[in-house]
Parts: sequence; structure tokens; C-alpha cells
Amino acid sequence: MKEKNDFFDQVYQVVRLIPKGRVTSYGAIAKYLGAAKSSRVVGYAMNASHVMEGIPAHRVVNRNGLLTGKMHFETSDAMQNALEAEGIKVKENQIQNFEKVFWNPMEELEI
DNA sequence: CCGTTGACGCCAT
DNA sequence: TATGGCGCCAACG
Repeated sequence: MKEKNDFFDQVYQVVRLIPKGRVTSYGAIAKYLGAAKSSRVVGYAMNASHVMEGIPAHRVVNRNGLLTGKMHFETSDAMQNALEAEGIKVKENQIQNFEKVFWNPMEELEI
């Protein structure tokens, strides 16, 4: 089977590898893929991920730990609810202890 | 085909 | 320290 090296697919695979109860940022994924300045594209890929299954987009937030994309979920509470269901505390759309639950693909994974 | 927008991030002021 | 602007890549009108 052949895997597409498309940037989108790369993003999807990294997002799927995010452990439960952990989160990461768009920039971290982009940087991990070698496109640190293309963090926007990561977010765009997430937008398209909603048609895909197995993409825990709720575990991906901006570098501030803010749930910037919650509005793109089925409901505004879906993202926060999903995060809290995994033990992640969210307050005012912002992840608490963000640096503690932050999952860095650069350290956990290997290019 | 060209212009605008977007679930971001960094730099400059 | 806070606010604004630019860059980057892809999709949409």
C-alpha cells in the first residue's frame, strides 16, 4: 500500500498518535513535519479532518492552549467536553496545565 | 486566473 | 508588556 506524502495526511497521522489525555499544538505538528511556518496549513487540515474518522482534532490547540477551533465542531461544547472526558481541564476555552498535558511529537516521536 | 480567507506563529514596533 | 503586521500553504468564490 502506498502512503501519500501529502502534508494533510502527515498531519492526520501525527494527530492520531496523540495519546489520550494529552494535547499538542498546530505549530508543534507543523514543526515536526518540517514546516514550522506552515502552522496555518495544519489548522486547515484539521478543518478538513472533520470528514475523516479517527482524527482527534479536539486534542489539537494553538500554542497558547486555547481552543480556537471549538467553533468548528458539531457543537461549541463538543471540543471542551471531549478534552475533559480525557482528564484535561478546560476553563474559558483555555486548557489548564497546558504545559503538563502538552504532547511534543518532536520528543515522543522520531522523524 | 486573481483575490481573499483561514482551527497559527513569530517578529517588529 | 501589549498590539499589530507579515509569512506560509491550500482551498474557495
